[in-house]
Amino acid sequence: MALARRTGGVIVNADSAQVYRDLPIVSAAPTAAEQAEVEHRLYGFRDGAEPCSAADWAALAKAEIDDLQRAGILPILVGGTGLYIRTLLDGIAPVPAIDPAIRLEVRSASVADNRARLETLDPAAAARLDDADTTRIARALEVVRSTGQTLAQWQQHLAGGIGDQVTLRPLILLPPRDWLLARCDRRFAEMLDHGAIEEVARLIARRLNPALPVMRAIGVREIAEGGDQAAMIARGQISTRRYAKRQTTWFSNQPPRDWKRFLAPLDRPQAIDDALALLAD
RNA sequence: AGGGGUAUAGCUCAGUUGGUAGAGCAUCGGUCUCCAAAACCGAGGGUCGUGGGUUCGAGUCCCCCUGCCCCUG
Repeated sequence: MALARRTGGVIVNADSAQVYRDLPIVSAAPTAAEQAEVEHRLYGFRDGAEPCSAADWAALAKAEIDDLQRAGILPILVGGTGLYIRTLLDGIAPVPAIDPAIRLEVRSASVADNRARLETLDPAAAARLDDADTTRIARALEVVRSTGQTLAQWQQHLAGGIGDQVTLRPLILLPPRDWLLARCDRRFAEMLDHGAIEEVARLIARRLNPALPVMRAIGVREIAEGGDQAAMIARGQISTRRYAKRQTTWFSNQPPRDWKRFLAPLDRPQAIDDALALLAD
């Protein structure tokens, strides 16, 4: 926000949960007031019934970035979905859309069955993946079945990345764990005061497929399981903390070494200047 | 006050007829090529409430004390 204010830039969302319009509160999307102050794009634009993939998001983000740059405006990507950002910058294997019938069949089968099937269709992937890795086994299987080529074959070429066409000023925020976790705890508790329970109730009432990404956003299950508020908060806080840890791991190790890391707490007035100084180097 | 029960990892609990302790969750570390706020992998951690006793050997049997729970008054 502060950065956008200083530069006249526009914020572009890079968070996989904040794309859904069903979850403004639970996904901690920017508030109406914040969005009124600085222009935000790609927030809350997608219906929860329609899953957004990394490639979907990357294509949309690319269009927004083009648009802004043509207008001479600085796009500021903000968000914690590492895979989305990687897809945007490095591109991704151009696997065609999966046959919906095959996708549905694969997604509703058990991991064990999918794995057995993968063993014959793509033994290399079956050997590489962990037996219990539902997500990747399903992905590998739907790709071979739908396209006739294995995922590894597709992945020999990446397409669509814009990393070499833009001047990137990356800044990874890695504040101290204690500070971060205390903030996560507070944030989840506050969500309930801001209507998270009602928001989740509305989503549940839609009776969407529980496997959909919206349904798996942190806070949905934790609140839908019921009990008193203390129980919801306790569950939500644990999930949020676990997520924060995974993000720390990703952003500590996955991005290129030369991306700048900002390690201090972010709530001090000095923080924005320190961050800008880091970016200016 | 009397009777009964219980006390094992941060939490909830397993521990067969006594052979120096396990699980789930949490925590910590890691993986990550289109549902990624997902999915998965690994590691550390306990003087078994305290003090005695029996025994070659006790989380496991006996006694005292302490804490907690239930019942009776």
